[in-house]
Amino acid sequence: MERRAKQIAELLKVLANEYRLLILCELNKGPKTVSGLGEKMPNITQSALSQHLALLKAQGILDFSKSGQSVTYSIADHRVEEVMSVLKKHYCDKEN
Amino acid sequence: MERRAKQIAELLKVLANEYRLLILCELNKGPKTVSGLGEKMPNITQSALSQHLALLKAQGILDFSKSGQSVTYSIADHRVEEVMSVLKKHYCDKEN
DNA sequence: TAAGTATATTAGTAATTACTTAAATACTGA
DNA sequence: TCAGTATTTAAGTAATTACTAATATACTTA
Repeated sequence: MERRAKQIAELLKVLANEYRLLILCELNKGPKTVSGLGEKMPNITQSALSQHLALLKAQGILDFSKSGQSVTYSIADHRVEEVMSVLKKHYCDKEN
Repeated sequence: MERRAKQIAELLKVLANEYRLLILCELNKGPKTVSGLGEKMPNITQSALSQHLALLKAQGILDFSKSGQSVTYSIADHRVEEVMSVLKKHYCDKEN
């Protein structure tokens, strides 16, 4: 960990945002278009959502494909899924 | 996860720093005094280290005890240990 | 081709972070 | 009590983040 601390901190910075966590939660269930994601997150503007997606994509965490006018995002780096799963387990289950 | 996203993002923000990750790594091996931690992290000033410790303590992640002139820190919230362990597994092991 | 829809990008700004430097507090041993 | 050591706290600042508003791009359909 020692030598990787800086790199891992970078990853965690990307995860450390309410909306980016929600995006990953949704995409964990399966790929979704930008507007599909937007429907699940009514509190964020289209522009802000797009900026969060761009960041996750730039970090290699998400992949995307275009089809017609819509863009579908999916999780590319499956390691984050397991990180999410531990977070869920400890901070979301039942009486936490 | 959805309703907890904000809270989890707060936690991840605290973890998302190179030096705080190193502190947690060291304390994972066992409690250490501030100066003991400082020896393991020669690139940070004593003041900065103390501020990182204060943040981790404020979040309930660390506990501490005073004895004489020195302060010994230890991990209080064992959930973060498992988070660290997943990070280690995926981002530190072998050919990652 | 024009108008509408989906998404991305840009520029500007307020809030937050991480640091440095300096000083404060608390303990110890001569 | 004084000097030294360990640690914390406070103030100031530069860098980073997350947003809004506006505009741009790309596609579709009438």
